[in-house]
Amino acid sequence: MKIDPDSSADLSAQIATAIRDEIIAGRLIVDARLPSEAELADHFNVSRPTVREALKRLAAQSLIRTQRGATGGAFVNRISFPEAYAQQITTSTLLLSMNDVSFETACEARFALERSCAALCAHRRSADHLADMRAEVHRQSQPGLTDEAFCASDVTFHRALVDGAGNPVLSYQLAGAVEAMQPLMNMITFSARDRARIVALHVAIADAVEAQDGDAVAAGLTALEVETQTLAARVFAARAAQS
Amino acid sequence: MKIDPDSSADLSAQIATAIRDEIIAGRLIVDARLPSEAELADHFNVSRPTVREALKRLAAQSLIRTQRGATGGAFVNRISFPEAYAQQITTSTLLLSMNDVSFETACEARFALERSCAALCAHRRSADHLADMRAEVHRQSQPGLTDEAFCASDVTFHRALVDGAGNPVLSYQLAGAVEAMQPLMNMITFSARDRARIVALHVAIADAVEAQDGDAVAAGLTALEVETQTLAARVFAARAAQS
DNA sequence: GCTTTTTTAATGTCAGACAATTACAGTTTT
DNA sequence: AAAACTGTAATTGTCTGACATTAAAAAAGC
Repeated sequence: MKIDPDSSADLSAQIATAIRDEIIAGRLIVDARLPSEAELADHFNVSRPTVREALKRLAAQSLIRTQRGATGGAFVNRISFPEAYAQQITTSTLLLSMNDVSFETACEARFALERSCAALCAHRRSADHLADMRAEVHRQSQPGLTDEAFCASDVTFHRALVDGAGNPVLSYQLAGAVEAMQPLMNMITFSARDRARIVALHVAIADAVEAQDGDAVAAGLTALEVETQTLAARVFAARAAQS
Repeated sequence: MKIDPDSSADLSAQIATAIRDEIIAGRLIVDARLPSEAELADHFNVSRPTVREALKRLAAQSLIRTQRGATGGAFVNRISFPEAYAQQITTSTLLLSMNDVSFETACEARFALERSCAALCAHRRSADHLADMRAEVHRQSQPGLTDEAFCASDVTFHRALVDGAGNPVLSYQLAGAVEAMQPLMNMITFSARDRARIVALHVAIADAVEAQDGDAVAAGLTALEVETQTLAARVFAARAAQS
């Protein structure tokens, strides 16, 4: 590993970067044990708290895990899909909320990405995925549902569609796009008529998935995108007029 | 902010989670200053090093930035697109390399996602994006190019296509998918004939983008996917036969 | 009024210590 | 002999206290 001169950056950041590079380059493989904190401190010529701060940075990215005890230490972590999902969702959500990305832009990206699953999902969907979709559609038809619960169900419906493509990499990449839309969708109030239209489109999509008709799934998603964009534009225009 | 009982988890992890939740919930807005380390330590009833470890975790996710000096402290950071890109790429790359995701699966996801940009890119592409694509195609035709440089140029070509869609959210989501493929692609050796075929497909895609024909762009990407999968299958089969 | 110096508040780093945890080896008991 | 128990050593987790470094603001000097 490389050394750290007295540059302007934090020592802990430099050390974290050095170790991360070792992992990315494959010189530290999964489940390999890093030297103990004391040894790292000695190697980098820093104190143990500084090393610990560096290790915490890596732990925050799920790059390492630590274990106490005699044979404990810091180990290179195999990033699991659920961990990667969570990070992806956090980053995506904050990215959207902090950079005043327009609803229009986020919605366009989300549906464009989701359409990329249409053909695969239509082809591969299992009975389970289809059942999940139907269940969510049914939930969305319940009258007493809050807007928030409606949006949450919407997300679950779309996640089922994405997972139906049977490609974990695709599911991972889309997790952020689908979930990060939820806070934006929550800003919208849905009238009963709005909900009915959305549910009808969901039914059409589910039917197309069941019929394994990829083009129809894509068409259904496009129709849903248009509906969502129109609805959002109307809500935002009304809100702008009020103020 | 909530307190931390003596549960099994690390105190620094609990504190980091508590602060992150405040940020995600919007109770700590961008550029807001967190209490000083001493105040946080007092508030959570822990020592300053423990607080610092928590803050380093958040800094590793670009959620906060720190500044020294009299008016310094930790501030909620506006996650920029470049920062989000970098995190996304790191996570995606490690996720693929550590979970023995098959080339086939990764490739399928990558092209499916990229096709979602086809229509938008064809519609909106600027002269700059087109020029970037042409330049990369030209570079790929150079004879003396190493396989690694060829792959890097390939990535740049596809990034230009994605960016041509003019949707930053889409670019962000696809950064991981496109870049994470590079290590996998680097495992392949390209013969002159392989390169010629790929370049020809790139030319066809660039032509379609120039003609603003979204369907043709999608078709070109599909052809490229088939070509890539076939090529990879051949290389891996040959390698398996050797051993 | 402008420049320079001093103060001050904050993070960055260090040193040393103790607590908590866990695997392993050795010992005792059944 | 096998199983249960105990002690020991190694390692991370946490605390205390201190000093260094930085950068802005206040004070001093011209």
